[in-house]
Amino acid sequence: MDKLTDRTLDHVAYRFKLMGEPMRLKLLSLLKDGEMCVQDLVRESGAGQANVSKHMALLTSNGIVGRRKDGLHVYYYIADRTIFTLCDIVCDGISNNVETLGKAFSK
Amino acid sequence: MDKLTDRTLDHVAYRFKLMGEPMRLKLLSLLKDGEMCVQDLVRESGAGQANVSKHMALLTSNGIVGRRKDGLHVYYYIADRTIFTLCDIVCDGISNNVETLGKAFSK
DNA sequence: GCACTATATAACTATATATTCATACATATA
DNA sequence: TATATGTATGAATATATAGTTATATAGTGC
Repeated sequence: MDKLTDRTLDHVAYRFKLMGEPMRLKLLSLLKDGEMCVQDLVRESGAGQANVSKHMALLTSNGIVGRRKDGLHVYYYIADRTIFTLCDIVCDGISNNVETLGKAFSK
Repeated sequence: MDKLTDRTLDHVAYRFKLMGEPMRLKLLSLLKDGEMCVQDLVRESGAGQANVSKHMALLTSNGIVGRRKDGLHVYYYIADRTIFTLCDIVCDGISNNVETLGKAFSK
């Protein structure tokens, strides 16, 4: 991350923004183990059908997921698995934070 | 990222959201090589003073940056450098995307 | 004390967007 | 063709928040 232009910063920020909505992150995590169709995602996520469709459209247009049509169903799948690397790093960070806080409290 | 609870997803999403604003990302990148005080950040970022203060307050309360007072000045510094790892991963992804697009167009 | 500087904050505005509802579109089947 | 199902989309609403302005707070030096 050296000498980033504002334009690049915008791109990076936008990618983070895409990951920064709990429902989108939930949908992505549901797809981690394999593709799912919209109604599956609706059932598992608790979101409305229209909402799921919109989130998936956004994720698709940004190359994070891919889509495959099969008859009436549309199956979505993770197209960019680096998102899970990002999540892992953040999760580790949060765990460390919790540990640090724990130690602070037990002083 | 296995069996994440909604609560954990919320935390992770919130962290991404914090990184998902271009101005915040710019402020963080300015701090990469060392601490800076608010007026330095104002000058280098082009943001207003109040806006910088608010962004830094948010980043501080979430453990991403730390602050040190010295007289009238408040110096901010990166407290969690994993954010740069995240940025690097996203940047690489974007570069790959650009390359992929380039190849697609040159077909 | 007063004036000056640096930072923080409160109130406000403007904007972006997540969600929902209704409906359109696409596809399968009788 | 008619009907039902799965998905996408437009319109409308509600909410969150980035940015600004004005002001408050805190520290410095006279």
